[in-house]
Amino acid sequence: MNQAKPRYQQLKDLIIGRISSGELQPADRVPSENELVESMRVSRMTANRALRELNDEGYVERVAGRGTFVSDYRSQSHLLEVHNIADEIARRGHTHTSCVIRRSPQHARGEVAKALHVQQGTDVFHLLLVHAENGIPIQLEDRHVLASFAPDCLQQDFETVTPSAYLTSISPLQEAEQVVRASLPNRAVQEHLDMKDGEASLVVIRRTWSNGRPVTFARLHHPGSRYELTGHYTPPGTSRSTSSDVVQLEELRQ
Amino acid sequence: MNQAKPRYQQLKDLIIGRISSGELQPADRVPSENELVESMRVSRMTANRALRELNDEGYVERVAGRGTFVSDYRSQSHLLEVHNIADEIARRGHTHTSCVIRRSPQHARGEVAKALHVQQGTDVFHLLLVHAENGIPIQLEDRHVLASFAPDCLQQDFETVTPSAYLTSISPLQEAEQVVRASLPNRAVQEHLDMKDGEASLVVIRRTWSNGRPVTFARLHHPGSRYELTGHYTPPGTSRSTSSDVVQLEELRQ
DNA sequence: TGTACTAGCCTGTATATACAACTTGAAGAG
DNA sequence: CTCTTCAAGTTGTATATACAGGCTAGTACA
Repeated sequence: MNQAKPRYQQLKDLIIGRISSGELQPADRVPSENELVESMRVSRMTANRALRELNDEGYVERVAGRGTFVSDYRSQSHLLEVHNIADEIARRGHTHTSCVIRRSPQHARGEVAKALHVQQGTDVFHLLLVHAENGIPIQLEDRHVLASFAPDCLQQDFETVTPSAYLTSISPLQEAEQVVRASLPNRAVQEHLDMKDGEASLVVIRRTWSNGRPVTFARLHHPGSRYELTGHYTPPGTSRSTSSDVVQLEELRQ
Repeated sequence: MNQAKPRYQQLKDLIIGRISSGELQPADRVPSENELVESMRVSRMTANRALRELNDEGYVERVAGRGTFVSDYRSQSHLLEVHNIADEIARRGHTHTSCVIRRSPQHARGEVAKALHVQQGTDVFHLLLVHAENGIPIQLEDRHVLASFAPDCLQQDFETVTPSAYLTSISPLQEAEQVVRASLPNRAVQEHLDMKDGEASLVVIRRTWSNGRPVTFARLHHPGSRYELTGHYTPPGTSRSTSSDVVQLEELRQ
C-alpha cells in the first residue's frame, strides 16, 4: 500500500508542509534549486521539477534571477478567492461592513453534525452576521465552526476580519464543497437582507475541509435582486496565467 | 513581441492543434516520446515534458507500457461536463427527455447581439426547449446560436442530441462564462417547468466561446425546489486524479 | 559622490544517459 | 493447443551537464 513516492513529490510535500505549518510565511523565500541539491541530495533537475510544479499549482512564485517565494494565499486565486466576501467587495472599490447578530457556543446536531462528520452534541460555534456593500446588505452568513478547530473563535472581532479570513489564517483551507440553490427566504432572512416580499434568494451552502476533515459549514443567503455568482472557464493550456485552469467564482453585484 | 517559444511548448501546441483540428480523435494514439525524438529532433526529456504537461492539463492520458492517447472530451471534465444536461441525468441513472418548443431563425438584437459581439440584425438561431428527468421538467433552455457558426442548426433533432452536445460536436468549446441568479420566473417559464406559484427559479446564463469569439448564449431556467448546482474544489497537488485542479460543476437533483 | 560594470546567484530550458516498471505480442516449451 | 517466457516498446523517474538570461550587490572607476 505504502508505495515510495518519487523524490520530486517528496520535495513538494516537504515544502507544502512547511507552508501549511506556518514555518514558511507568504513572501518568504523557499530554498533555491541549488540549495535543495545540497541539502536534499538530489539533482538540480529534480529540484527544478518540484519547484516548477509548485509554481504551476500556485503554492509559490518563481522569479528568474531572484528566487522562489511563497505565494500570498490571501490575495490569490484557488479556494480563498472564492471565500472572502470582504475581498470581493474591496476589489470593486466598494466598502464592506458587517454586523454580528449572533455568536455563541452550541452543540452540533442534525444537519450540522452530519455535515461536519461529528457526533451529535460535539462543541461548535455558531456565527450569524450580515455583510453589506456600501451599506446595502448582500449576504447573511450563517456559519458553524468546529470548536476544536478554532478554540478562540468567539474572541474574534468579526466586524473587522471576516470569519472566512479568520479561518484561513488558522490553517490553509484544503478542500471545499458547495451547493447553490434558489429559494424563497424565510421571514428572518428576508428582514436581515432588506428583501422585498416575493423576492428570491440565492443560497450558497459551503462546507470546507482542513487536514482531511470538514471544519466549517456555512449557509450564505443573498438577495436575488442584488446578487449573482459569476464564473469564468478557461481550458487548460491556452492562457499562461497562474490560475488559468481553475474556475474562478466571484460574487458580483449587478 | 514575438518571443520564440520553448520547444516543449511548440510540441504541446502542435499536438493541441492536431486535436482541435480533428486530425486526432479521442482515444487516438499520440506519437510516443521516442517517435517525437526522431521526428521533431528533440531529446526525450523535452518530449516527456510536453506530453506530461498535456496529461496534467487533461488533453491526453498516458499509460505506462502502452502509450499516450487523446482524452475523450465528451465524457471528460473541463468545460463539457458542465454543459450537457443529458449526460448529467444519465450519470444518475435517470432518463432524459426533451421537448422542442421553438426553433427558428432570428435577427440578433439587444442583449443577444451584445452578448454575441455582433451587429444588430445578424443571423442567429433561436432554440427553446424543455429538458425533463424521468418525466419531470427541470430545465428550460433558451438559447441563441450564431448562424455562421452552425448553419445546419435548424435541421438537427434536438430531442435526441441536446443543443449543447451538437454544438460541441461542431467545434471544441474553448471558453465559457456563466452567471447564476435566483429570481422569480415569469408566467411562461413557470408553466413550462410546472412550478408552483411563488417558487424561485435558479437561472444560469451562459456564454460560450469558440476560436476566440462568442458563438452561443443561453439562459437556463431551473425550478428552485427541484434543482441545485454543486461544486467541488480541490487544491492542486493533493489528489492525483486528472481533474483535481478544476472545479466540477454538476447539476444535481435534490 | 555617483555611475558603470561585473561577478555570482537564480531560474528556464535543452540534452544525453540510465534504470525501473508496465504492457503487449511473439516466440518457444510442454 | 496452451501455457510460459521473453523481448521490445512505452512511460516514469533520476542524474549530470550545459548554456542562456534575469537580477542584485558590491567593486572599480571616473
